Amino acid sequence: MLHDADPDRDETLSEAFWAVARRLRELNREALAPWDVTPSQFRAIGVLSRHGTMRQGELAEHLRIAPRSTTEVVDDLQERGLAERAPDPKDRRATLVELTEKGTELVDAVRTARHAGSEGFFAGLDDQDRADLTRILMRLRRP
Amino acid sequence: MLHDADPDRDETLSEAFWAVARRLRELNREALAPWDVTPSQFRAIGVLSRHGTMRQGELAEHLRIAPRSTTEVVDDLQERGLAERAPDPKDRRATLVELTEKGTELVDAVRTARHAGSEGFFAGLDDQDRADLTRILMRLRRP
DNA sequence: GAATATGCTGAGGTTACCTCATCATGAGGA
DNA sequence: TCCTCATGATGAGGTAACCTCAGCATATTC
Repeated sequence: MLHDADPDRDETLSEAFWAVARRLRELNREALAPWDVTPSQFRAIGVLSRHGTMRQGELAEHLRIAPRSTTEVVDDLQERGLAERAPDPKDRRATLVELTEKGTELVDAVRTARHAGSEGFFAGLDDQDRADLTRILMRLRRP
Repeated sequence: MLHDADPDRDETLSEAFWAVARRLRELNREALAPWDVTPSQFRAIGVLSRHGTMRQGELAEHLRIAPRSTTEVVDDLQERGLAERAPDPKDRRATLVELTEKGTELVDAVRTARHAGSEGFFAGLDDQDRADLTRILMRLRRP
């Protein structure tokens, strides 16, 4: 029988999923706390560190949030001295966002700390499980 | 070599995880929209439907949120006629939260709709993948 | 019967988003 | 060239879903 009859099966899976998400979010927040940076700020500097200086609009796309929201994140980064705004020489409407040295250092420090403490959340899994999880998540990612 | 050297491996996995979480959250919100109920409200009536009438404090524990926050969720449910407050005969400080008929109907309707439309997010996976995912999530759930 | 603990709620705050309107600038056409 | 329309960022204002802290009413314990 395809699609058999336990109506709670799905609920259990998504419950488990959210429980894990919750734990991951908490750990992430804790890991970031000593550096006085929120997860969403860290996501932004992570993008900048991986892809380099870019416009705010591009950053918004990478982060998958509205451009207006990016303005706020960049404000926060600037306040903390982690990034700076610069005019885009190619388009005077646009502003470029660029990591400061402090920003770069922070990203490196967090990455190092995570790996040193094997804070890597998924580190508890063996290679097979990690591979399976990756495969399944990729499949769920888009219909 | 154990713990070998790709420093981004973990990041990719958690990115995939969050991408899936995002999609799941969106689908859930969409699925609930026609019933004029938010995800957090639905979680609450889900708990009530599974475990029956309970005190607000208990509900808070099930939902893993602060008691004060539960007050608000219950306010919303009451406004929408999905649940009611009743004094706890055993402790006059406490209030019991109880689903109304409308609340019960809503839970059933959403569950039915989800399954009918195979909206079950994880339905796209075959049995093996679902089993693997469950196992892995259980492992990640607690340290 | 007094001290302490518990259950809920008012007041006020936070994070991480959103939309809509506006302003400056850019690009294409008449 | 000027005009129109599109685009990049931002001000204003809003939302969901949480939080803490203080206070009140009631229970429990000594």
